[in-house]
Amino acid sequence: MADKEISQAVISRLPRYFRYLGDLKEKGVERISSQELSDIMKVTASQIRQDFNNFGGFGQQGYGYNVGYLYDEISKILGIDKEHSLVIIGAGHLGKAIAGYTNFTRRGFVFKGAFDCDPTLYGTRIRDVEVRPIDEVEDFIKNNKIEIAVLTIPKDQAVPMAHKLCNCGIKAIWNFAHVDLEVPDYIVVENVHLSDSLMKLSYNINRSEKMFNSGEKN
Amino acid sequence: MADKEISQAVISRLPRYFRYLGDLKEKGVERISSQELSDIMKVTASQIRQDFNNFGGFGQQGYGYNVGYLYDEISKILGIDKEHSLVIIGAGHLGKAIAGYTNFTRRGFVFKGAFDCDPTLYGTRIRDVEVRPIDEVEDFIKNNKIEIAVLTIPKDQAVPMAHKLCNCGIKAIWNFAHVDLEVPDYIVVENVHLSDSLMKLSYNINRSEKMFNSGEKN
DNA sequence: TAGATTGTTAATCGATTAACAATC
DNA sequence: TAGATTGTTAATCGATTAACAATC
Repeated sequence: MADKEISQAVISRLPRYFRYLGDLKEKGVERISSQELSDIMKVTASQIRQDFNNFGGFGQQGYGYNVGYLYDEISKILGIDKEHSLVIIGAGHLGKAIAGYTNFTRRGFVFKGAFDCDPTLYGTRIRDVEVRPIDEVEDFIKNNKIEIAVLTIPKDQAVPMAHKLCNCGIKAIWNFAHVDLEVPDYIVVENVHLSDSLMKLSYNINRSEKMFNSGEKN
Repeated sequence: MADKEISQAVISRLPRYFRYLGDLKEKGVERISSQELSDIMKVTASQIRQDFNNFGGFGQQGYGYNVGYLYDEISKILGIDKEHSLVIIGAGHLGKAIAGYTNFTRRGFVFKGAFDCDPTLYGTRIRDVEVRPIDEVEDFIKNNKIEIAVLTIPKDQAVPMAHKLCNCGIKAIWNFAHVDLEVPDYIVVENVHLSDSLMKLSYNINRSEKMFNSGEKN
């Protein structure tokens, strides 16, 4: 019954919808039309309806969308209605920042292990989780059926580590190292390349300066 | 002489080109054709040529592209041939991680100030930079002509802070808070929404499982 | 010169927006 | 029922890919 493949452009927008719907829910809003949501989120109503319809109709003609229901449906689509176990590889500041981010826990991402290659960190704790030697990571993942590995190690260590991870049943790598990882098809890689983001910001500073100096071109 | 506006899709790809060209340069590679780069980067040669031609021809027929020259030109386009001063607002783990990231320094992003609302942090140091009370941030930015503010504070503090920042001559906000900021046109906002990234990863785990269980659909 | 490879135009593909019939 | 608003088809827009003439 071939679910048509949904484009990553659509998927990338779902977390933002989810965030706004969560806010609305908290404010006690029960129903919302695509037009109202369009006004708040600054995207077209058409796009909103198209996006939701990729997954079947969540709305009702003449009524709009039920906020709570839509919120729940999106959480199912994103798979955050279930728990996901994760380990953090690299217990530096970035690793600690992510481990400590309670919002992830709230969304069902359960922090189960931390690993580093610095012996002075062994046995120290990040939120009740003990930091272990990095060469224990494979066994730990196998034994604890870990789904997600968060890579917060330098790029030169990231490549061989990704390679190792492929053989212990991991489902996904959340990669913060500034390098593209090569892994088999069935392993998901989600990259967070902070330096890329910062360079884009830098470009847009230039662009903005040009625009607003030369008499507001656009 | 209206430089045509270049799409953000193109801009988003520049840092990746830049990274690969840097690697090639380090390896001592002097010239490369769009086809060779295509093989390494897994994007079409056609896209590579189109992307570069948005900025005028960097290559030469029959020869290809000079790696060093192309590298320099992209760094100019991205504006990372110049220094950019930045302050970090929120001296938690994430703020520290970013402050400590030496690669940014290498690219000309100079870390000049850190701010937090936790008094126990005042006077402590992050890479030679003293953590100051958060209400000094506006004066500091004005007096030191800071270009970029990195927001690593919780979402409820981020919105009023962004508002304050608009009035002290900041050029850009690198926003790590999980909220959309409203600022005037001329201020650049670059968002890093980590939770969005993690949700996308979660979706793709689901997707991948479906694909590889139901007989490799795609 | 001949071969290689760019710069650039044209063709295709996909994503976004507009429009409207279906329906609550 | 009449009004509102979705679901969905059609039109538009933009981005990617293919093709090839220009040129080193």
